[in-house]
Amino acid sequence: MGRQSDARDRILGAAVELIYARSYGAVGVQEICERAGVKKGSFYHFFPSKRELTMAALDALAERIRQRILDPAFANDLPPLERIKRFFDLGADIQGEYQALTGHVLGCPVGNLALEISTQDETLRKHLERLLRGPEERIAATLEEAKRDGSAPGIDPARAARAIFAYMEGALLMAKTRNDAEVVRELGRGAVALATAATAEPEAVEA
Amino acid sequence: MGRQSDARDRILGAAVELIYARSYGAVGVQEICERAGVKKGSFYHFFPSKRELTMAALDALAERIRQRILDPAFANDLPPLERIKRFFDLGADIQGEYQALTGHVLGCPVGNLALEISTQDETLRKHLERLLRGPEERIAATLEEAKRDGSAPGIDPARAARAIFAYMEGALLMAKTRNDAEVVRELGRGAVALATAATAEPEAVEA
DNA sequence: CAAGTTGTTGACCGACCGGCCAACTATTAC
DNA sequence: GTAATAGTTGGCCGGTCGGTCAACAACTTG
Repeated sequence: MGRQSDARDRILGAAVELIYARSYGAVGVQEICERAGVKKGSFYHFFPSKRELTMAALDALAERIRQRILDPAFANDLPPLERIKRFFDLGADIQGEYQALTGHVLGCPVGNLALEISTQDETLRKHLERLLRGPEERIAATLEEAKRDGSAPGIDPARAARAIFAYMEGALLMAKTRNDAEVVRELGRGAVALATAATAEPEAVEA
Repeated sequence: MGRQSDARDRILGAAVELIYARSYGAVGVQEICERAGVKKGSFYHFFPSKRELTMAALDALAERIRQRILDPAFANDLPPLERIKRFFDLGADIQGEYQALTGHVLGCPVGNLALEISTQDETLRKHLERLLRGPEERIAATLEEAKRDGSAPGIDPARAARAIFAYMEGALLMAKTRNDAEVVRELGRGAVALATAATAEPEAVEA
């Protein structure tokens, strides 16, 4: 029907949705094909394996996250530190949408897969690790801006960004487990403090 | 051979190890039986289903976590706030052990399963949610002690405990994805600040 | 001893798993 | 036109999935 590789995109889309909503192990190639309206033989024309499909789906996912969360959250229409808060609020909003649509808070698609397959497939693990660096760098850049403009004086932007992003992933994990998107918003209230206080290169306490 | 339900324990143990090292979906009943030295028919004498087995395994796991991490970390031989730091250091140590043994950082067994099956099985999700409350309450009790002795004056113990534990789960997720246990230790440096600064019931900033 | 209970075994079930392939049909290039 | 290329199809592969069952062994209880 469609003239170009319309089918490939549908397969990718179906994979993203299904794996995100359930898990890697709980979704079969067959089901992906059914949702994409494609026969299984056709699947293997576009992707050599389920693993490769997952890799491609992950990339599509990362792009979607960038557009739907990262770009809006870290736009410079707000002071740097307030963008951090917006990052969590946006996360809560989107998780809330999924909750309303599917009945479940789905959490972070990258984090979900990371916990499921990091020990099983080193190639995928590396891929996941790389994908998780994107948001982290976004946060780091924001914190550098905050350091420059004086709103977060003694901060170590790279370290603080790691802390904030880990905190975000933890918040998403808790929200998914509780099936309550608002957990992300509430926990987000501590995020800025984590950034500014936590990693202000101190020699304060030792041992 | 053994006189009492020796087999049941071996099945449970095998399930804990295998599922923790891989994932729920990636481990079959058959493999669990093989590792336990038991035939599959015997498995279903003790457990009605893989799901029920997982539930029991989870309980065994929670008990092990209490003994190996919670009890040592939150023992009162240290001032309350320093126990929080010890919680993260201990987490890093144990993840390091698994790394050395298996080649992989395995993360939190409860968190792993929570992300994998929260959307697929409501009964298991509730169970997981309940298990995650244990550590949280431990942290909350510690923070209340800190509040009483004046080392964390304006704190909201319950809220701060939620934040710290989410942060811990996030740290374990990052460590597993990076396959580097020391991530937990490094991120732990921010944990106390998250507790004391983040949730000190403020009316400071708004909007 | 006999009866009942608890545990163990191996064979078996239908369904599905990821993946493969030869044949066929479009589309494009010459 | 023809030839090559890209895409599609249905059927098939061996293997594994979670789960069942009847027969049997062992130990406990009278």
